[in-house]
Amino acid sequence: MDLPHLKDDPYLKVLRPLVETYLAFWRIDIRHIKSLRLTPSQFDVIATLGDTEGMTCSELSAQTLVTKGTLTGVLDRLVSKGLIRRDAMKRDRRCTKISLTMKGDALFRKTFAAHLAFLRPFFERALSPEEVDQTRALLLRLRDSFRQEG
Amino acid sequence: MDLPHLKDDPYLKVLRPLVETYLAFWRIDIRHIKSLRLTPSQFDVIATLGDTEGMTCSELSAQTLVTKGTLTGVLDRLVSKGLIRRDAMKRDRRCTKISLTMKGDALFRKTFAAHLAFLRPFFERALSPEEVDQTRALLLRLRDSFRQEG
DNA sequence: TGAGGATAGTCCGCACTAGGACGAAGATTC
DNA sequence: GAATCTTCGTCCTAGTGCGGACTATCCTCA
Repeated sequence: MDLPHLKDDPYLKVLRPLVETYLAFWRIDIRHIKSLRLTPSQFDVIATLGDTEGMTCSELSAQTLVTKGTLTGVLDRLVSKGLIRRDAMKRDRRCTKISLTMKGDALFRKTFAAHLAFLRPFFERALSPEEVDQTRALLLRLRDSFRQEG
Repeated sequence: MDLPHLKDDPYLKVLRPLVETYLAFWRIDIRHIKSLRLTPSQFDVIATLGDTEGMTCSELSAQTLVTKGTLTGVLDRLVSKGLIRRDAMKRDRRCTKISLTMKGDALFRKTFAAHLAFLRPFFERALSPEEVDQTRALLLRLRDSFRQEG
């Protein structure tokens, strides 16, 4: 993606693998999510709301990578599927409390563990426990570098 | 994204760093692309067409992660910006040859090296050359695991 | 050569994306 | 208490994204 011909550069040659690995994961992940008749954003919202008392739109937006503008529409569709509800909050009438309905909670319980179990073997067969720690540490260093202002 | 609370699992705990690292990179990357007044898909197409004689829609689609359905619209906008051209092919009248215009080629030359130079320091300051090789190898193992059917 | 199958690119519907504009409603400051 | 600032959620636009339907064209094989 946007980054061809980097094989030669001693530093940039890690970029393609990063992008390709993420995308390979993504393709596996999305296939499983689709089988639940959800979109990735919808799954993200359900997973984030699971095991909570509910939260406001801004909290959801902060925790899910779905920006507030997009969230409105995503929530609309989840409401119409009967998976979440919007309730007014007493203390602050600007806010709306989003929470799972019974049906949404049932979906969460049924699918979340299954989703993790589905993903696990892909990691298990690729890396030893030590290599997992190693990979994790290296990725976090890279992540922090990208998070720090250039 | 879609994968909370994995800290405990010895294998899955590499997933969050992978997603977070990719997203941190993405945010940096997209900021630079936007300064060129292009979208990521548009940049992807320009970068892929650079230094080639042009290619068909399907070749472009295969090399850029932009699916054919989306590509039509992306190409329309690049044509209206004067950066690419569509020409009929003689041998196969179903195909269209997409190539950079003079203006598109000038943009490619001006910005592509700059884009790589912009990204380089983020890697350079995070990892030593040895660690780059290590990270690359680990990521590729993971990628291949995800690419192999489950 | 003529029928069936494969491929190329376009178009469609639905969903998502970022970011900005907006009105309503708290919070702050004097 | 009133002007101002900030925050909350919604709406808007332009651009993606996917997959399926569609037409035109080419290929294959009997």
